[in-house]
Amino acid sequence: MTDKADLVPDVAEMFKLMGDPSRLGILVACLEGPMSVGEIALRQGLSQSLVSHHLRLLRAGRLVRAERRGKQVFYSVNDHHIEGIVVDMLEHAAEEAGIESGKKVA
Amino acid sequence: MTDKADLVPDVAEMFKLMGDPSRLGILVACLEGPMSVGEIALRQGLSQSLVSHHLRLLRAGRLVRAERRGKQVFYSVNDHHIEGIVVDMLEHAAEEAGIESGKKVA
DNA sequence: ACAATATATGAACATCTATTCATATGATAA
DNA sequence: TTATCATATGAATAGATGTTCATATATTGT
Repeated sequence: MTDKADLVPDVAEMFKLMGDPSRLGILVACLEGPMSVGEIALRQGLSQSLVSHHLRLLRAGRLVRAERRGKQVFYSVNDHHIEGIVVDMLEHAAEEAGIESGKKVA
Repeated sequence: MTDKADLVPDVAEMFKLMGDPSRLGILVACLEGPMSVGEIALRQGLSQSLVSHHLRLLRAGRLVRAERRGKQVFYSVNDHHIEGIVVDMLEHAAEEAGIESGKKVA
């Protein structure tokens, strides 16, 4: 069994990848299923170049996977584990946003 | 119900906080229960100043909470949700490390 | 009061990183 | 082949960020 401390650098790198708003937006977009680079760029309001750069980093970190269909390349979240973590964090933020504005939580 | 996209900036900021190895190490240390600044610095092999700087950021991001006991200040992870996310990611990394080295996973 | 301990803070700096622009590569159609 | 569309890549740069050093603040003990 590996010690938690040994995993910290790797985990930090994954969190860092999710720690940029543009990149996280791209990742969240990929939650809905395979999406082309162009559509991601359009939906997120980012340049094609920037999206491609970010996708390269996300791919290198194994957070997304690429799949070619003709001219287009479709990206999707690589792992259910990652999906869960992103979704959990979104829920957490939703709760905090609710608390912040004084709403009640079930 | 709030849209996912609206939460992305806030979530990204939290992930960014966890995205630095020193800071994540501090956070993981705080998983074991309230720990003083000095002990964190000692265990993580970081300067007291650096730990304090990072704790300030973590506190600002509501990821940890501070509690004074005499001269010392003890920090602990602020939220069970956050705890779960960190633990999940550690497990994910542990699995990936296993796969990387060719081990079998139950 | 003073000394000692624990933590926090401010400034300075070197390094990293997100973004833009231009261009290259790959794939399909004619 | 050439032309067009979709994506990737390289260089350049402005701004962010982690770290160190020095110093300030807070708490306790004498």
